[in-house]
Amino acid sequence: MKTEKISELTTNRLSVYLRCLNELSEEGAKTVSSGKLAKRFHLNSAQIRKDLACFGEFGVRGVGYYIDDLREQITKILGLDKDHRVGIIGAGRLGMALTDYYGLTQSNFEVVALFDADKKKIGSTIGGVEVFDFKKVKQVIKKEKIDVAVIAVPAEYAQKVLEEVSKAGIKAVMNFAPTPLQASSDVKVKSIDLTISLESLSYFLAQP
Amino acid sequence: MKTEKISELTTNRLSVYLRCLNELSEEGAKTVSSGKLAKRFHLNSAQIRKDLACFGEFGVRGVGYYIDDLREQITKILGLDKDHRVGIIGAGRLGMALTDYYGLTQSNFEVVALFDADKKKIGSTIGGVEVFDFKKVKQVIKKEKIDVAVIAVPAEYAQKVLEEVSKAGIKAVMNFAPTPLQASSDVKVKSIDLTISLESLSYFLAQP
DNA sequence: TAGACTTGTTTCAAGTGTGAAACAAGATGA
DNA sequence: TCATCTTGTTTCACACTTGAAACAAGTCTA
Repeated sequence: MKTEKISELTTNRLSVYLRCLNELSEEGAKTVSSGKLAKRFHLNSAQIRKDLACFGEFGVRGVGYYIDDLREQITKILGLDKDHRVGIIGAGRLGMALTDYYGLTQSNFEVVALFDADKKKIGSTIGGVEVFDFKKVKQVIKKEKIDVAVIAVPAEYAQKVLEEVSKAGIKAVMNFAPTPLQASSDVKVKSIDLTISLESLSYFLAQP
Repeated sequence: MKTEKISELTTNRLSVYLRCLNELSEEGAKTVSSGKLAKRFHLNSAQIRKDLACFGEFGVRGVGYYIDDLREQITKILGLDKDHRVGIIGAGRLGMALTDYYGLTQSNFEVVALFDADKKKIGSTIGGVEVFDFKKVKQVIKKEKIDVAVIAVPAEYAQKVLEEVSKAGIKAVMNFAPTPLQASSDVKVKSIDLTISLESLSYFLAQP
């Protein structure tokens, strides 16, 4: 097993491998080699072996990988065996949509609170999730044991929101506001910028 | 002006620059240098100049860039001066959320149709947008002049959907299904994988 | 036992992106 | 005029990722 630092690209691929293994498992397969996995899902066999070798020796020489065992290992590596409680900041259109979406997606993430500064929204419930006053974000995070924050506020408030939830002890943040955020090194911020993606399509369509 | 091929990373940065310029313009500034832009928004001045130089000579030596002029140029480069008509395939939770979200986001993208295979959904309207039978996707795309497709169906149907809309002449696709897609080279597919992003956060939280 | 597989590991070449440095040419202001 | 600024452009070093190749060690099958 290698002990170098693990690239985020590697863990992203682990997610992909896990999906592939789930598909194979549903088909009843018991083992799979890196070569077959690569061929079937358009991956690279050497990369698969390298990625997995970062975390341990999961395969058997001459055989390949036992699918159910490897699924379990990757699930554990990615922390998908532990539950997380999510708070979404911003009960606007996007925040509500995400609440709805995450709410029914079966995963280890559960949305347990919404936050907004708009008094008209505070106190209401959306998809069974209560909207709290953002001023109380710190105490609600503590009380509800929230460990993941989703930022769904306009760009100009996003940095401030990040700082507030960081103060409340949040270490993992998903940011949908179209702006880069500055976080301290112990807080992981994952940004999804729908605007940039759309504008990228727009650029492509504008090419002659 | 350079004539090399333009990296997608470059056009993504153009989107960022445009936002920065909008912010400066609102503050009443007339010109800005690459150095000041970089300092203010945590960018790299050399990169800014290189990126812009890919598309023309927009700056004035000794002065910098005229903000409104540059905004207009970037808007044109990214094709944000042309309108696009969007069809969303999959009227499930995510598709509905996206319809709602895009619907009120002021941009040059307008959602004009939803598609689904579920007879119970076909014919209804969501946020003022009608749900059509996916079997009629080709003719509706033609009739409504749709040029952008958004895939919001379960992973196992995504590839099939991509092939159908490609046959109908769509050249730009935004994919939210958690699976990689194989497209012909003249079709641009931009994938946003929320699952991988979440699992990446999960991995981070699982680290000791 | 012999041959066919496959993993885990190392090494290497190629491609890509980044950031710094340098500099001529043009613009501005004192 | 002269000093100062900034762009557009080139060059370079560095880092990262990918994909290929090679090989010893271990496993399976005939």
